[in-house]
Amino acid sequence: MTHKDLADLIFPHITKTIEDYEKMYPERNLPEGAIVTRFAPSPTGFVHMGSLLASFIERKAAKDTNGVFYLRIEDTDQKREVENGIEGIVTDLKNFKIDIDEGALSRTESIGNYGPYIQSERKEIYQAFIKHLLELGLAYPCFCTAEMLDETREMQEATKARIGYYGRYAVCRNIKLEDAYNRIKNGEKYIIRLKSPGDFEKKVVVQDAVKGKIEFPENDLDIVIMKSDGLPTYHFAHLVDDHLMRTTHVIRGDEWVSSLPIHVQLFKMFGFNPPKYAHLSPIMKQEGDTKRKLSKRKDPEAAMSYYAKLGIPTEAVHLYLMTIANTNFEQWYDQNKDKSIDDFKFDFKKISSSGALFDLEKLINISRNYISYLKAEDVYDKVLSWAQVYDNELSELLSKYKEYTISLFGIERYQKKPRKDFESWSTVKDNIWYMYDELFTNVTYDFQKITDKEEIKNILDLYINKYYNELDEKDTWFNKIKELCDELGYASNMKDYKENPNNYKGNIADVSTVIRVVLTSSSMTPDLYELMKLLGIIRIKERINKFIEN
RNA sequence: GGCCCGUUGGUGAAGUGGUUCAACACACAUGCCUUUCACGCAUGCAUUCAUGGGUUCAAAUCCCGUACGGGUCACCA
Repeated sequence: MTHKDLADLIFPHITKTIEDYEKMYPERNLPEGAIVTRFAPSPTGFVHMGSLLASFIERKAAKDTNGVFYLRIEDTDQKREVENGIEGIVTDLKNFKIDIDEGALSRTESIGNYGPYIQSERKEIYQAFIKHLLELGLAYPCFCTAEMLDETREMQEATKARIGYYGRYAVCRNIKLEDAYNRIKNGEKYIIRLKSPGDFEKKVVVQDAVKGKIEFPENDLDIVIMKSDGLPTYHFAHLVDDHLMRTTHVIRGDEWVSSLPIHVQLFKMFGFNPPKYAHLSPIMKQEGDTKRKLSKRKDPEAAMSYYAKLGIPTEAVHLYLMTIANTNFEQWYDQNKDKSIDDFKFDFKKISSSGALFDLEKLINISRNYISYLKAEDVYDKVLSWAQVYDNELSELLSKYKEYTISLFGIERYQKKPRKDFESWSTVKDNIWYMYDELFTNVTYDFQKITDKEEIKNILDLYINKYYNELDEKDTWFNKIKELCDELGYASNMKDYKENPNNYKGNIADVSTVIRVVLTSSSMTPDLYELMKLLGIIRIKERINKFIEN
């Protein structure tokens, strides 16, 4: 009885060797310094913010170096998989314009020569690698039941021993070859464990691109490498896939840091070079006076659908995540507003090693700025597509009054520092509703300073009948308001008013507010002159009459 | 509990032994400008880098302890 006999019993159908796979997936022919990264999610639901951050970094690092970025679906835990999990991931990436060079496009389609890119379809490959280990006696079948494992763990806890399957607790490690052979032959259930050559007393040093040098005890746990369903565990799949797919940089959440001793051990056992690792700190959330990891389960803001609903542009989320990803990005962007993010040079050294606190306010600020620099047509398109999903009424109005709305969005937009009325698509309506007669019903007026209705009527009457002319240029238009003020005893010049407020009934700001409020019901609007031009004389008169008759 | 990581203002952070007044951005506050809002401009906002020790002529920057926070110890990834 040899190790090979056992390996053949367990994997009779596996005929390819690891050398065969080595040939099938040769080293990539890429320029010097090219980085190969991957986004490797489990299809267990939506892509959350932390994963999105990672995939932006992965995409960016590969692009900057003319490398490759690919998508690999890690579906080795079939219990957790959700319906349309893969499609969800693919569309999330698409929405954020994270293009993949290789990988899964759907359950059935993919691009690239290093596939399959869905782990459940790589079963034979993993098994070939496991068989190799078995043949060398570096892995063994384990027949321990969950109950037995629980017992030893309890015992370890009680005796304050280190927890895990190692040393004298690794009971199946010492089962005789023929016993194992016979038990399997008899149909007993088993899994495969690594026969760890590690020594807990010795140290391994790993260089992490984010965390720097980390020193651990060697791994001496006989970890599970193949589950009873024949699929590998994460650790083993990571080894096989990232080696065969020739990944140069593994960028992932820092919950993986503590598995590093296992991973480097695995690579070493096969004589492969491990990839470079970059472990990202989680995005945190403030809760009371403590911070905790932003949670997919508990925090709605972890999901991208949350921002989609708020109407925060995906580009703004991207920008925000980049400020977290590279600490010098924000300054660079501020100085290079005209450039694309592609021109920014990503640097692993500039990744913060402690977890950033998620700041919605900052995201909104970025969003507000981003929207302010968009063209009116783009704002229109984006608001429309948001409204088509979330606000029917708005969507209909936008479609009906396309040119009118675009002109509205253009007010005070094309200047060095544009207006910043819109923080997101969902707040657009609140800022423009009064420009549509359909919504301008049952309005309330708050005239602020001038409250006497007769006086207000007087101002409006005089303004519309004597002064306002649709054809006036802006200067003329404004001068006429000044004349109106002079005629009625309001200060047309703010300086004069401030020097002698008692000489006047009020000032030009108060009078302007009356006109503004009667037309829009709001005291906060973009440039009134532009607004009036858009409304047109008929509508202006209608609105004034509507107030007067009220 | 074991192992690993982190800790600079309300927030993101720059800064790794000696010129940085501890940049910059967001938020906040005040003032100016302005027909409103927004924009813009100006000013203010950590004498101090979690904390206690040590090394050094010199530390936010190096070392040790403490506290706090995070991660991980599955046939989950």
